[in-house]
Amino acid sequence: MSLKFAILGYLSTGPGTGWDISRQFDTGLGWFWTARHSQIYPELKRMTQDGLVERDSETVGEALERFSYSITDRGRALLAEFTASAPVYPPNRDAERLQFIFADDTPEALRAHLEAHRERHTRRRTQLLEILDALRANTHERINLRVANRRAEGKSLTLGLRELAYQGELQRADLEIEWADGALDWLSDNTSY
Amino acid sequence: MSLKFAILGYLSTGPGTGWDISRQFDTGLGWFWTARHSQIYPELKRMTQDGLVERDSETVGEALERFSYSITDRGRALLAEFTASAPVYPPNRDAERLQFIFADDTPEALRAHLEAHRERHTRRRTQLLEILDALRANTHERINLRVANRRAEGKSLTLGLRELAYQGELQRADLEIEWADGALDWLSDNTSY
DNA sequence: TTGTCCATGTAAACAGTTACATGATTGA
DNA sequence: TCAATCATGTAACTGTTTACATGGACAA
Repeated sequence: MSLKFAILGYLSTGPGTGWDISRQFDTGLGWFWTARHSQIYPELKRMTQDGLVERDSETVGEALERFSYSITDRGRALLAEFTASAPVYPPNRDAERLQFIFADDTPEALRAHLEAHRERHTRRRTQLLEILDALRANTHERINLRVANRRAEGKSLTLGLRELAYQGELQRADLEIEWADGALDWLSDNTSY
Repeated sequence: MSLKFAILGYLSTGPGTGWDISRQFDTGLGWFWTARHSQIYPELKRMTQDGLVERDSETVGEALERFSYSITDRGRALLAEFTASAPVYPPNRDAERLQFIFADDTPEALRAHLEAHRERHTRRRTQLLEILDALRANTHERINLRVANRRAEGKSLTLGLRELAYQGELQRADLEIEWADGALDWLSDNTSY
């Protein structure tokens, strides 16, 4: 359901191809939503049929046909409806925690498990710091485009929301690192492993 | 994929029915994994065929047939394989953040959005504190059963892992509340909304 | 000319949700 | 006897992943 809104959100900044959306899901936007190209192309087709986006084709080089999508007024309205609606929270599903709580029968694996947790979030942390730097230095192209399309008052809001969102991800990463450290300490103090 | 392991984990504490598993997903275990009964019953059937669990029936009252499942050695081995394996992280998908970053076109909704976020995690926080209390007071039945089935050295590990896991959830809730507070402050300082 | 990236699709399988369907037990 | 809870299933649909399939553009 939200894939549609991720795409609408992306296109609300400016037109783009299915490929662009796919790229974006691997980088900036990908912190909040992702999808494979195999899901994107059929979705864009459906959205075109529903009048949420418009597709026009351009030819690159000799023969490569490329389809660029732009958001329509209907799409913009639906996106506004989404952003203004009450958040809906997904069910709790955390396979990693499941591994953790049932690891009392395989305690040898616990330390490696927690170190993997720590490393993952340390990596995320580094990546997030880079994004935040780019955001503050105004070198994040797509966001600059979005900011440019807004009038003076809206500019700081666009940037502020992004910064808050990435900041939130950063805090989450920091928390996970601290949690893993605490758990590793506890392990050292309480088991022979 | 992980539903199987959530069920195996549950049954590794002691036998239970599909209904029991469903109940558990609404309470304790539900913080880490959930599923509807429509997914549980077919999964139990498959797991029985795969020899991971064993089913036997008992009759309650006059006519109600109830099926109790117990984990097999094969099931236990597969669970151990799971808990000892490296964690696999799901793709980032956070519809709420999507609402947030694209709300620069519907700023009137932002305050309500952040307050909903705050309330959700405040509610979660309260529930988690109750669970942690029960854990420390040893009134959490299912976990007591699990602890009881372990030898002296394992007992503190079982309890410790649970406590760390719920503690982690609590920290996550606290973080979200702080984040929302910070974002609300920022909003007050930086926009007319 | 070769490798990397750009670019667009489809099909089958798997995971999860919603809705449909039924009925017994227990306690107030 | 009524309501809440216990109890087990199936069917249709939606969302997501993996694999299959194809080919052009561009730079070294």
